[in-house]
Amino acid sequence: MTDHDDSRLFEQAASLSARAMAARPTPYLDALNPAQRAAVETLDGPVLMLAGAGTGKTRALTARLVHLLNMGRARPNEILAVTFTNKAAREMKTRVAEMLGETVEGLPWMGTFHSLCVKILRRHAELAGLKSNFTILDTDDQIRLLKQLIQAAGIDDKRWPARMMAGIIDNWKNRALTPENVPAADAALFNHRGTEIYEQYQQRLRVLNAVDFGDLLLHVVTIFQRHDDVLAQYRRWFRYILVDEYQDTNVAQYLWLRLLASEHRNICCVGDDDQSIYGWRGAEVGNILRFEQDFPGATVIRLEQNYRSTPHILAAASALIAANESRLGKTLWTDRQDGDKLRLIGHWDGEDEARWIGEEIEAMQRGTRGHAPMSLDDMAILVRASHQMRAFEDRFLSIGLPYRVIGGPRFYERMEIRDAMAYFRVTVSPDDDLAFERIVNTPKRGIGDVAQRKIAQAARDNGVGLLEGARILLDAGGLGGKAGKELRVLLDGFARWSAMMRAGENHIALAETILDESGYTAHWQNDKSPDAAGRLENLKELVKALEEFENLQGFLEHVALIMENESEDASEKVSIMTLHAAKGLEFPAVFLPGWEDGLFPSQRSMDETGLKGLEEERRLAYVGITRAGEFCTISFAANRRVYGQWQAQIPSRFIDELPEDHVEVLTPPGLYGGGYGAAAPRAERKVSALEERVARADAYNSPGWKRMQSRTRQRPGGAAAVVIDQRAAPAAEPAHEIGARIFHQKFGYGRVTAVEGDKLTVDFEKAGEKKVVASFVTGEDEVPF
DNA sequence: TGCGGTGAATTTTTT
DNA sequence: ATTCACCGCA
Repeated sequence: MTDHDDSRLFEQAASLSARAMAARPTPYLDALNPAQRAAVETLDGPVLMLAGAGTGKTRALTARLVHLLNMGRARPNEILAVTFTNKAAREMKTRVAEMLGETVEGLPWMGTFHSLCVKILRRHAELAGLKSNFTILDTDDQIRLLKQLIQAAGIDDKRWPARMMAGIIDNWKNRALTPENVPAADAALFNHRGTEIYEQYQQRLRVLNAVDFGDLLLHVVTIFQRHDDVLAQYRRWFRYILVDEYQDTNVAQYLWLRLLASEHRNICCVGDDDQSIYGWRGAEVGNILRFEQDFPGATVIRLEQNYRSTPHILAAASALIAANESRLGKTLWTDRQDGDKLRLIGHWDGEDEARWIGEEIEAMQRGTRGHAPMSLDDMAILVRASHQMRAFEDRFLSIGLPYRVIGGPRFYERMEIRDAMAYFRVTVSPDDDLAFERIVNTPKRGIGDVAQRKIAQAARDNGVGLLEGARILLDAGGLGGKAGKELRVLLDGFARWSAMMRAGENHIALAETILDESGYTAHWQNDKSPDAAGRLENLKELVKALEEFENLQGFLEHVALIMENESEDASEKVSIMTLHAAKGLEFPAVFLPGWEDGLFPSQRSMDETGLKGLEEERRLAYVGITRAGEFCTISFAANRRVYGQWQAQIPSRFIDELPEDHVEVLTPPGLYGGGYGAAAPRAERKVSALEERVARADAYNSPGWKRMQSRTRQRPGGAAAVVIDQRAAPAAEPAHEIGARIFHQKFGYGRVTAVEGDKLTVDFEKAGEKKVVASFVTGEDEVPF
């Protein structure tokens, strides 16, 4: 992963002045449009590149880097290019390397905020009270640590879970707040004891010689703020700074950049305020909105020519995002004339939606309605929440449609991988208490709560780590029986493995030995659960991943920052992913299911951050639509199972915001919950089924409905037929009698099997047998659509 | 100590 | 629905 020899680079950067080099030819400029070209050629001073979706941002960005070098403004190691993900960093490296060819010595500094901070922090660890070989904790370690502190503080960790505290601390760190800087307004958080715990947590980390992700930024910012000499050094080294996805920066990252750039002001930030979708984890759209005030005299360049999407798709996306108030404003345009409108379709429930999309994908693969056959690789389903994926996976598995899920649980976050790594960690650093705790009784070896408490006590009494404490405890005969015997075996194991490591044993063989001798491999071999085989497979992969590193230590250092989603398999597949995961990608055909109020926009988002949340949801919708090149299909369902309960759904308010001229409606409004103008009572959170039904009936008289009705009539024999449900076939019978076919807003159609007063027992076609109140059902002839 | 049953919680996700 | 954590029992 790291291809720089850090210390060499730093030294080089220090000793070199930016002497001008002979200008080189610039053929890459010819391929750029005027705006892109301006963004590439405005090399000095602050530049804000507002790059709309699909406007060739990456091309401009890499060209700019290459141009800086070619014009002799800087040597490669005087340029800093920051990205958010390792993937983005890797891609940029590849592309720049390609453009430069083999003529230039070295590449610019390219990496994520976090990976760059690790490098800086290792050089100046002592200024943060750490040793340079500090470990980086992942979320899991972090939470376990916090849990201990919370319990030690006598706080009920049920009412005040460690996960919540971790979130609060993360939030503070994102805002570059050290414990002493936490504002008074936040003092009440976590039962008025948040700052106290935060303080203790930081102390504990220092003792463990460890940092969490937030610390990487926070420590470096603090060092920069307190040590002018260090800051001055980095300002000299990073003479040109380039930041991708600037709209995603948080306060700490913003401060980091400002500190580095405020002197020479050669900073180019690239981003799109309309694609800021990470507010919930601390990103501040304000950073990009404020750029011109932060850097007076900044050149703002807008990339607005879109090379990806049809005019209809662009128009729909633009109209939607126009409903947001706080934005810088851009007008995407395209040369293209061709293309289909967006399609909008409603379904009965989530399963129907998945079925329809599956059929549609197969049809597009074959080539339909005058369109050429498409590859499954060119199609994607983008969902708001990952639980929506299941319906698609179930359906696609049953019809044998190949798919890949992007995102999902990361390799290094899996239980077995973390366990294995904990063994490695203890072998490499016997003081790693968190790792020791994790595996001391994994696999189960009879070292339970009691034994572990004794170990911890012994460690505390002697002021040593847990492993050493365990040894002292055993030598003193303080732990007998099975636990004592097993612990001895484990300690001997670690002693042996550490010795092997020091003796220079090949680290791959060593890793295998550790996993075997510790009984960890056997643990999964004996496990009969269906995913045991997969876990063993993952362990094998882990060992294989070691090949790329020289030793265990090097491996562990890097893994903390990497999240690879490997094993790309070449065969054609439809992609399924969340909208968040889709940012930066594009597909000729995109399906956007689940556009229902509460799901998308997410109820929680709106509850927690109000209008701000709603605007972020809208940006998410914008990101979704703009992923599409040729075809974009939005859909919603009238009923959806939410946490096992059937719920009637209302079409998303975003659907109303789509410009009708650019949308082809496949479902007549009213059907399955309505299309445009289904003027349902959205303001209220809880609406009774009856009220909803009435409101929906009212929608028949709304202007939106009439408008839609006339539009639908213009398309005789259209695809509307596709979704008209057989179950709607009339069979009028009186409701509320045994045998009557009825309709219930949440559960759908069913037959009454018993009547007790005003309570009916109904055998629903979809939801099975339920007891319902009679006033909530109607005979199906009365169904309002 | 470890298993199995019951109850509560449940976005989005990178580093 | 499904997962996960915790409690009570063997």
